[in-house]
Parts: sequence; C-alpha cells; structure tokens
Amino acid sequence: MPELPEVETIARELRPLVVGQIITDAWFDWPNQIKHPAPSAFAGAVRGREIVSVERRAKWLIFSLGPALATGEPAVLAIQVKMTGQLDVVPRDAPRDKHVHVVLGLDDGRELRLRDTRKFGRVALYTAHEADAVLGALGPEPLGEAFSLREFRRLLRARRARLKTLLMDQAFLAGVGNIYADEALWRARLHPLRTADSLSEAEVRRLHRAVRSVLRQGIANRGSSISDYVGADGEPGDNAEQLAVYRRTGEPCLRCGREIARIVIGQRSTHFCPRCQREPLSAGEPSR
DNA sequence: ACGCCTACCTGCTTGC
DNA sequence: TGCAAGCAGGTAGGCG
Repeated sequence: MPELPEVETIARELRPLVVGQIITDAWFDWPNQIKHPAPSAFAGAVRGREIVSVERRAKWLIFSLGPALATGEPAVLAIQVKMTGQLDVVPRDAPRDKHVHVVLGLDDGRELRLRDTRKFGRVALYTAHEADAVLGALGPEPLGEAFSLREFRRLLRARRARLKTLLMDQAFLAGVGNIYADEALWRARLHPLRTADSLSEAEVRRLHRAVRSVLRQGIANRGSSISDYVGADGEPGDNAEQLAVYRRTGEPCLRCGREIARIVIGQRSTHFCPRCQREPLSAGEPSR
C-alpha cells in the first residue's frame, strides 16, 4: 500500500493515539514478520517500554521507545507496512479479524494492531545504533532540507539508471514508490525510460519540483487509497482521485488528451502520456 | 552500476 | 460456474 504520503499520514494519526503509552505485551502469529530480534526474544524486548514519539523516515514508521528497565537503554521500534499493512489502535476486546498478525498491548487497555493481508509488513526492535545503521543506508528525504536542487542534480549526474527505477530506489531517494514515481514523471513531462544522466538543467529542475509537489499534495490529501490503504483512523485518503496517470491506462491525458499508456519497467506497471513525456533518443541518434 | 528474476503472501479481477 | 492467469501501493537476494 503505502508510500511516503500514506506512511506520513499514518504517523500523524497514530501519534496522538499512542504516545505516552507503555507497551504491556506483544503477540504475533507469523514469525516472519518479526525481523529483529529473534521472534522468541521480541515480546520480552518490547515489554515495559514507553512509546515516546512516532515519526516517519522513508516508508518506515519509527517509534522511539524508552528503557525497558530503570537502568536499560532506549530502543527503536520500526514498522514497515509494505503493500497491505494497516495499523489500528482499538480496545483490547474489539474483534480481531484473521489478517491481524502483530499486536502490541498498551497500558490503557487498547492495542496497537498490524493488520496485513499479504503478510509482507515487517516489525523490528533496534537499539538506537542499529536503527541509525539501517536508516542511514536510505537516501535523502525528498521533502527535507538536504534534498536541494543542487543535491538532486549531483545525485542524478552520477547515475545512468532509468528515471523510473531510480526514483523508486530507496537508497537513492527515500519514500517514493510506484504511484508517486509515475505522477512525478508525468508532472515533470519526462519519459520514465530516460536515464538520470541525460537530463538537462531545466529537466532536473522540473523533476525536483515535481517529486516534491506530488508528495506534498499526497500528504495534504491524506494519501492515495487505491484498494487497501487507510490511515490510522481507518479512513481512506482522498488523493487517488487527484492522480493524473497512475492506473489510468487508456484515459485521456489531463494536459493534452492523448491516451495514457502502460508499460512495464523493472517488473512494475508504469503509466505515462506518450505525447507529453517523449521517448528518450536511442543511442546513436543525434541529440537535439 | 544496472537490469532482470524469483520470493515472500493473499485476494481480487479478467478471460476463456 | 469454474478455473487459471494476471495483477497489486514493497523489498531482499541472487545472477550476469
């Protein structure tokens, strides 16, 4: 399900619901979803810790936890909801459907539940040091200060990959997925098969603006709900209706009216306007 | 560095 | 109706 705007929405909605709560217990029924530490050690490692804050980094939800004991070290609970994960905070006695696979008990009698049809979601408890290492391997936050036009230009010029692939590479740029990559490229009028090092200065500028604007708009609309996604309040986001190309194959381009096309790049559906987003020149053709 | 493949999972939609 | 194939917002690991 979610990309940066959806995870940001979850973090914002979860924050007031869980900050200040003590985790009283942990339960799970699909050990593959517990990434770290060993599933057998997980419950003991989270029990007794206070949820101090809820933030987002890339597509991860980051819960800062207090020490487990008076003398213990703080910890970081990291959750990736991936394709179909949803987080709910509900009373302990609320019915639990079969797709709930991880549950953290809270000391006021509610539970934080990960409901995840495809079981791709992952939960990890890290030391601060481990969390720094994992999150440090990710690229810059596209809405952060460090992601300047200058920095984006520098990153792009060093790479020869296709734009679509690169925008979705979490080590290159953190938080963009299939929806917002297609939307940003449409807005920037760049073909998804263009290579990073082929962009003119004006094109780099358009893409920089486009990436940031599609993400900001996504957040403002509380995310794009295509099928599964809901925020932590259980409500779908409103951004799907604002998407210009994603899953709009055959519909008219909002700029020029040409039918939106679908191709596959890196095994992912890619939607674009064949007129507004012209094909890259193949090798050997004279440049414009 | 880069592209491509497979895996991980379940459920919905499409086409015969 | 049944059944198989194709599709899905993500990512890790392996190969060439």
